[in-house]
Amino acid sequence: MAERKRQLVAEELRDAALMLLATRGFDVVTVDDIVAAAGMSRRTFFRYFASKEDVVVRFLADLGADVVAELAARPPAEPPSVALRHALWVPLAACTDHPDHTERARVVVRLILDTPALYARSLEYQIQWRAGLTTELAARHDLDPDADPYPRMAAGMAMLAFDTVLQQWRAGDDEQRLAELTDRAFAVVAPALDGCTASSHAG
Amino acid sequence: MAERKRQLVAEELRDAALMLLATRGFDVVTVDDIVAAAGMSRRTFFRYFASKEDVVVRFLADLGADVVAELAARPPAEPPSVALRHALWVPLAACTDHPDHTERARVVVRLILDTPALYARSLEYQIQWRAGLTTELAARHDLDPDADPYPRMAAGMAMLAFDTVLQQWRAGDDEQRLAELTDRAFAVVAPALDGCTASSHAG
DNA sequence: GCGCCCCTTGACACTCAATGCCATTTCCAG
DNA sequence: CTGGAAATGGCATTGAGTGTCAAGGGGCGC
Repeated sequence: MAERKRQLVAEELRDAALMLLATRGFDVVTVDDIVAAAGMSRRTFFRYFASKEDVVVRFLADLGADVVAELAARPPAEPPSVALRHALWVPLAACTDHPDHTERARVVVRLILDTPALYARSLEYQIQWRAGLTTELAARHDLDPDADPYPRMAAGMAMLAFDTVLQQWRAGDDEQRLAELTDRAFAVVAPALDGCTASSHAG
Repeated sequence: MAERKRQLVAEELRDAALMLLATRGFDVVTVDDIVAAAGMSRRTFFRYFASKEDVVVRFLADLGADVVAELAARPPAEPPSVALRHALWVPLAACTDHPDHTERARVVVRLILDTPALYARSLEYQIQWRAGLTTELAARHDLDPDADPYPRMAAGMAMLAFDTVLQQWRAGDDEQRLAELTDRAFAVVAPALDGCTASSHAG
């Protein structure tokens, strides 16, 4: 199948890029270096990835969709802090499941957090996650996302917890504590997430 | 004085850029368009601003320093939610004081929030604000910012409230409600800001 | 006034990211 | 084998950002 080959080429390009970018640094590695390592044309690279940043952070879009889908699948009676914790755990679970994925994920996380341009681009994706979570939360609690600040801020607090987990995980040693880090982060925002429901600031 | 002239040139460049970018859109306006409108050389633009984004969001760095300074000046006994609310009010107060500043500020806010590249760049500055607030909060509560998630997340929640205020203000009509929007946003995160102090998650 | 010095400016050239265009190759179907 | 669609590679172009150098312009000693 042609579709399968496309994905294969994309992975080849992505692997070569990740290898170079993580070892030498994002700014000093040019697209020419990447395509030379992958044995392809410069033009081909930009047919698979919209930009040099894209090759690193592209997968974030799919992850965001999964997060929002998970939130939508949580039982409506569940407190926001619990539902959001489970939703944000989806991308984190992919790291804990396969040990070989863990180290690769940590390399990517370090690369993103240490490169301003990549971090900015990943923030753009986080904005999309937040928008999705905001819409879903507004629907869950029957609130107007434009008038009531709660849905937007609840989504923001969840993303903040996620970001904090990654920041702590990046410098951390053992990966088993990802769940513990997540619990602790969500425990901080839980009072604001659950303590205030629609009744307290709708009027 | 030469220093005064430098600032004058920078303002000239910034005004011309803001005018073009806000009316025609960020992506379609080139640096050549800006310098042509300002009657200067292309090279001169990049002597005053590091990038096309920089001309719009440069002032955010100074604002961040003011915010952190204000937090440091708040009385230590003040609850975190109150201290942070006052700290984040500093840049907002500049808008409410002078009516002519208000409309200009709103134009810039709209431009930033509607342009992904600018929004991402402004978020990078917000990260710096957050880092400053994190350090200050950790000092106030005698916590380790690396081990305890509270300082980082409290700072993040304050920035989130700030962001929410801007989002609601952008679409809003009258500017007098900025204080009210700020109060409502901080009311959402106050339970997490004040309800949990060092004792609850230090161990 | 005159040369001197320092800073600013403008012009040119260059790298690199990113896009459009077109010829060539590949690959599958008939 | 052959027609055609998709993928590819090469080429040219735009635009951001940087380095370099020559020219201009104002303060200052002479």
